[in-house]
Amino acid sequence: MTPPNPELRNPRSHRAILDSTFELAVSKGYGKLTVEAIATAAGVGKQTIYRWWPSKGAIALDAINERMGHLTDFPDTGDIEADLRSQTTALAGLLSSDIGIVYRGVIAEAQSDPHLAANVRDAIVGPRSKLCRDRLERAVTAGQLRGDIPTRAMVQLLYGPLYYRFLLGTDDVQDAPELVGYILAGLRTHDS
Amino acid sequence: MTPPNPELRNPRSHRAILDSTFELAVSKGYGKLTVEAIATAAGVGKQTIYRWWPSKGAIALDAINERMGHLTDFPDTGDIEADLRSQTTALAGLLSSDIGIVYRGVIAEAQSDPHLAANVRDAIVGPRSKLCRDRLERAVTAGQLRGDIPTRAMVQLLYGPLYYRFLLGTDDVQDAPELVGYILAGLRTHDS
Amino acid sequence: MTPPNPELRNPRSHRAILDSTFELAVSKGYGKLTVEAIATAAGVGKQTIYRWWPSKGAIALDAINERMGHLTDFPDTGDIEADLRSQTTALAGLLSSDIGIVYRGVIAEAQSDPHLAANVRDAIVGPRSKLCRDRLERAVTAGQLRGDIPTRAMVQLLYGPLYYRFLLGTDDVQDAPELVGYILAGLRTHDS
Amino acid sequence: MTPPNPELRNPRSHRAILDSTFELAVSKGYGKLTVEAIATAAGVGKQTIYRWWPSKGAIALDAINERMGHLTDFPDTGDIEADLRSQTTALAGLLSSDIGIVYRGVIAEAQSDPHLAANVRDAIVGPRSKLCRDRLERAVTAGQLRGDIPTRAMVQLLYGPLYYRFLLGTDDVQDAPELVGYILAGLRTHDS
DNA sequence: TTCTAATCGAGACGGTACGTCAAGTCTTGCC
DNA sequence: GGCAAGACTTGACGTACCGTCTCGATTAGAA
Repeated sequence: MTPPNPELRNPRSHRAILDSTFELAVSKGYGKLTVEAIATAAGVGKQTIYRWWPSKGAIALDAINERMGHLTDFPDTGDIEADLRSQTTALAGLLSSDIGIVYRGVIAEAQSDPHLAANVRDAIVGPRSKLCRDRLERAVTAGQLRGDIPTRAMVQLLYGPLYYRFLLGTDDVQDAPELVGYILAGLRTHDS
Repeated sequence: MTPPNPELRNPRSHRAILDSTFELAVSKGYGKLTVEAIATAAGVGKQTIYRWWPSKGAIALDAINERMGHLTDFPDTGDIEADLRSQTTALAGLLSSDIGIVYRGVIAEAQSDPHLAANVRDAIVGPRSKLCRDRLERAVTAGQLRGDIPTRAMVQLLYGPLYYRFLLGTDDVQDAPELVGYILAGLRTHDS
Repeated sequence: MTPPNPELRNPRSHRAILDSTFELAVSKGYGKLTVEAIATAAGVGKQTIYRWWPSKGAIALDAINERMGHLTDFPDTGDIEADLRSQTTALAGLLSSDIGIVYRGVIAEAQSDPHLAANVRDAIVGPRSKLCRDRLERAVTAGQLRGDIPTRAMVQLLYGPLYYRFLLGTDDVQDAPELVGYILAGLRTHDS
Repeated sequence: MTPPNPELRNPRSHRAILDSTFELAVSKGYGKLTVEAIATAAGVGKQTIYRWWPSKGAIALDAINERMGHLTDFPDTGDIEADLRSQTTALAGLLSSDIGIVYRGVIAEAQSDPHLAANVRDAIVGPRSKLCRDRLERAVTAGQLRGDIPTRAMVQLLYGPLYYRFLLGTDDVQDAPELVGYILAGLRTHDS
């Protein structure tokens, strides 16, 4: 009936659930992750999980989100290519780590769970995308990048190939930063 | 013990299974697709399904593969941008159709099923990728595109943003062809 | 640890619990009665219930006990058959009423709860049995009934068929008083 | 949808379920009997239980029914009192045995499950009642018992006190046969 | 033409996990 | 300290599917 009161939430259980979820997803594989196993591993009742999350994907999303780290500003050394390259390298490293294993599962589950998909966009993709666009915006203002391409599109040109490799497994994600140069070639102003 | 003999296979059952799978995946959603429901809908015993496919993802893969149509050659009008744009438009249309609904589910399942992932690459992604690379190769030879970028990478630059939109749902896939021009800008030779 | 102090008990909560229990048991059926529902309906915390009663059967027992009415003396008109018949009719009416619905549930629960069973005997069956035996005793003294049969047994001969119908549902409990005459035939002295 | 086909039933599982149910009910107590425990003990899936029985009460009923033994004819030595006494003794023994423990639980559950109650009457109470009435009928015909009392009522006079002791626990069921004489006193013809 | 062998529809089976319900305990803050 | 409120662990519920396993009943060459 009434939604639970977040202030009365037990922080220990909360922590244990997120931690157990992450560890189990990594060790057993996301596909074999079950709410029951999470509850057992966290020493928690299943109801406590269902009280706060609608699906295991939602838990996993929370678990990886807090592990993806602080959204400090994008690096801004003035050199847009170097900045994008270092950022892309960081993201590629993330996707290749344990976090990537779980993230992959979350994205998979989101394919048939529109609500989860929206949460992924809001919590993970959106904010990081925003930071990237901000940096790109500055490069446009500085006359380094073309002003006639929406930064929204630029972000997709940059990250698209990364996710392509990540989700289709055609190539090693870690090598994706190599592609940055090719993309930038099309985004630069002629005199930069 | 012994693998089944394909010659003794009942073609009617085969057809019914693929058709029912596709229809159910579209109507109920891939996530709610079950082998049991396929068997019932196809008027087929469950064993008959398990005799020929290892998982529902494998069935769905077969079902969409035959619906994706003939792999004729890439269009080659001599105008590389027009060719890529028309090809990308075709792919975007595909991903936005019923086939896309099922394909999305197959990719999701492939995230935790390496065997299925390999099949997706071999049956769907690879062949289409190959055709694209062939066309790109010709454009390179014709001096329209830079020769110092592997066509393998070019394909990812082109299709990456498409799959990004398809799987993350940030933007309408149908609008993806707009991005082709931006990518090509970086791939062209200076004098083209 | 320490048992609660009955003097500090909130009479309003006490009343609300007993009333809600009875009403819920009647309306939803004893089998679907839950402590949680009682607490909610009574506007009371669950702990308040558990502080004063060990099980829902115990609450229900209290609830029906106070509704079964004052244990005034058995009627004693001098006509033992008429007295037993009127008494039996009263009991049959009780068992056929809402009270019977709850009583049935309490007896059921008592089958696997010896403590509750003892309470049922002490609070409900015993006292009424005692009154009946007192009346029978007077009839024995008056020479109307045989003196060689324990009144304890007589009570069971009289009430047994009633409970038989009540708990096994073979016949309408309301018709049970008809049986009194048959039983008495065997209990009378020859010259009565 | 469609009810399962009894011919395809696995007899080994059937047996194991009934046996495990009986043993668990006796060892743990009927109140602590769970479908899950039965399934585990019988080495059977829960679904297999739910496929064939609607509730644990129904399983337990089957289990005790087959253990209550052959419904051979009532003894008929010509001496109605001896016959009833021996029969009552047998029933009292039954109720005092392990079977009684389970039967008690079934009757309890039947109090809030009309369908089960009907099954108890049909499978247990009814047939035994019928045999008793047949014997009583013969005694009536032989002029030993009064013809103006329905045998249906006689049965309740005889068994009522037994069930009263059994379900209310006021006295030892084993001593119930003592009561037969008192009841018969009222049922006999004057010249018998 | 009968025999033999494999596939087929059907569906029961032992399991695993689901998401829900309620039990009884514990904690917090008000009266 | 009792109380209302409600989150907690525990454990069972009844359901849905999984993938395996009999069953007869076709069906198809091989004898």
